[in-house]
Amino acid sequence: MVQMGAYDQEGWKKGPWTPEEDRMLVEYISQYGEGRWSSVSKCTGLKRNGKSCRLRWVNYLRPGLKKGHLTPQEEGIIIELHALWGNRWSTIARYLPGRTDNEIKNYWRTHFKKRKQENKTILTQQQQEEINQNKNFNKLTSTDENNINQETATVHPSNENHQIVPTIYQDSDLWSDFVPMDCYLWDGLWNLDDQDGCSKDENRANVGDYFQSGGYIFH
DNA sequence: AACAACACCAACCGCCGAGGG
DNA sequence: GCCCTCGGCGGTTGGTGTTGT
Repeated sequence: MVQMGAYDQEGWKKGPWTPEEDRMLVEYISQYGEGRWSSVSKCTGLKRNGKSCRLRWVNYLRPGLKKGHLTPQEEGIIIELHALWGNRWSTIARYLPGRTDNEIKNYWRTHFKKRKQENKTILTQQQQEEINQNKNFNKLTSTDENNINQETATVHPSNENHQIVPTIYQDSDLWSDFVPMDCYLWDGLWNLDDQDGCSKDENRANVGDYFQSGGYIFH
């Protein structure tokens, strides 16, 4: 972490933001709107580069951001969407209103990635063969130490029906509680009508169909 | 109480694609 | 077509708080 008040070679301030800097940035955006980040320093005198301003706004100052721990529903969405898309955090974040890609990324790293690494060593022979057969095979294994014994969600690209096959959730009060068989919850949790977002991402365009078509199978 | 290990998360870095000149 | 700038994204870093010994 850069020391408070440090400046880089180009004169941009780095390190933690002060309340006064936040206020200046919010004031600028309320006046000019989002975007034109490189103009922030010119208009406000803020010694922050455009990237830093954008990041601060998107991850911390933007209205509607949720603070605090992710809910079990949100955890579940992250797990499934990561199984679908991998580390496409910004895409995943679009389905979690109020959560940022940075937050999701951090959450994933601290809660799941380590366990994924650990579980790599205990893949079954069949699982290993599947991986070897298809380099694009995405595998996710995670364990929530509080109440999930083990979770595994797999998505195979060769599956023409785009079926997702989450395994388990036994003895869990997370998924078994929040993901009903008929997927009625998805309409509430997911903004499946986000056509604007979907139009920019060919994979995302399938998600609504994905879950609504009943291609969701629990073991 | 002191120290170590771990978890969390704000912020930075580097890369890439889009758009304009 | 090339170059430059800007915005967006994913990966990484490191300070701080929490928990364990």
